[in-house]
Amino acid sequence: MKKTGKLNKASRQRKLLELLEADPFVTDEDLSEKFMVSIQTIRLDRLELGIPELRERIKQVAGKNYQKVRSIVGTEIIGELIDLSLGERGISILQTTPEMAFSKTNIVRGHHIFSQAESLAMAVIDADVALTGVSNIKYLSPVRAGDKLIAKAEVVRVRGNNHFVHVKININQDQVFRGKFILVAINSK
Amino acid sequence: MKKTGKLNKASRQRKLLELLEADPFVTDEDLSEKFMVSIQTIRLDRLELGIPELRERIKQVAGKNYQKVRSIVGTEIIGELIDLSLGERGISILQTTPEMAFSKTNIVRGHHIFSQAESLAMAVIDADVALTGVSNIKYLSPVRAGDKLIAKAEVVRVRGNNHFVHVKININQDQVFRGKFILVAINSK
DNA sequence: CTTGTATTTAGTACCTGCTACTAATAATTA
DNA sequence: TAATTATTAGTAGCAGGTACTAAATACAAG
Repeated sequence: MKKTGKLNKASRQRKLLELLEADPFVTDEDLSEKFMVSIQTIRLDRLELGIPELRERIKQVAGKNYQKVRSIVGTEIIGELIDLSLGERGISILQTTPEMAFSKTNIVRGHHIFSQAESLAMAVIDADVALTGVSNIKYLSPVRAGDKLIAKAEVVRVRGNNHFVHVKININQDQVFRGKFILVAINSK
Repeated sequence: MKKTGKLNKASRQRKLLELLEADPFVTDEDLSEKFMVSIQTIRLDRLELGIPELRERIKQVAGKNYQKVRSIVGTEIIGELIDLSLGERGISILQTTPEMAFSKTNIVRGHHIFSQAESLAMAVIDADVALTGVSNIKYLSPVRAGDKLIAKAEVVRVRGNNHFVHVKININQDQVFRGKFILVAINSK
């Protein structure tokens, strides 16, 4: 029984990382009480681990879904848009997490993969807003929580307001998904 | 030409609201420079408009994203399951909200509709875990934020581990979506 | 047991971005 | 011109820190 009581430095720092990962909204004071050490110790720990202060952490959480979402002209995209040639192609990365998966099998639910593909397809279309008309998709192999999904979208044809986009998603070199979307553009003018 | 120069109180406060709506990450100091008034004036304005301080604003943005991610990403079934005959059919209801929609057009993003359909399709399958193999879907008409989506799923054929499920989504009497899914069951035994 | 090193605690000065308050000054309106 | 409204100035205090110095404590090895 060595559950309670003070931890040594290494285990405290391990716990600290976990704790702040799970909940970044904790002050040094809270942490010092939780670990039964002084505030200064917590600050030394953060310094050694390279963890920023509370306000910085909150700003990061806020910025993640904001800065990127806003900067891409209001297009909410699932995953991180890392390359984009409007009207031609685009690439996004989605880091999957345990919350996206079935807890039993650790396999990522299909709609997350679909969402990444569809939102990327929309992002590459050179139009204010796009609606999905039709899509034809195939999941080639299961995705596990933690896998990093790399989606590549390519506009293959444009006919009036209809945009034909192909999206492929890979994990490393293995293709796990492919989808054909027909998107309908709506020009707000 | 009255573009530049100081604004009067009313217009300044209108601008202030807009500005902070678009970008909440601005300090009073930044604002005081932008409007060419003292910091105290900005603070009086915020007080009158009921706008919280920078740190509080950031915290709100952070909290929103946190909740959003947890609630959208973490749910087993998208929508509310109101009827289910395992292996045969099921019905779910999804109340759409403005967050699910493009802010410009108020039209609900397709992947939310897809998610409702897919998760319902999975729920009706009489198996521990199911994966989507293929799907073929069509959005028939746009869904607006606030619309209540009623999804009906029906298992049309079972061949080994492959389950063929059709899903239709209606708003009142109008069909807005149809999808054919081939789900692959995995029995964990 | 003592010496040396690692770890922890204490304390101070300073920082940002505020709140809450008082008081004075400038601009506008009646 | 007087009254009212809007703006500016300044002070004290707060949260949640950084950055630094110095002292106390713990633990290991000779």
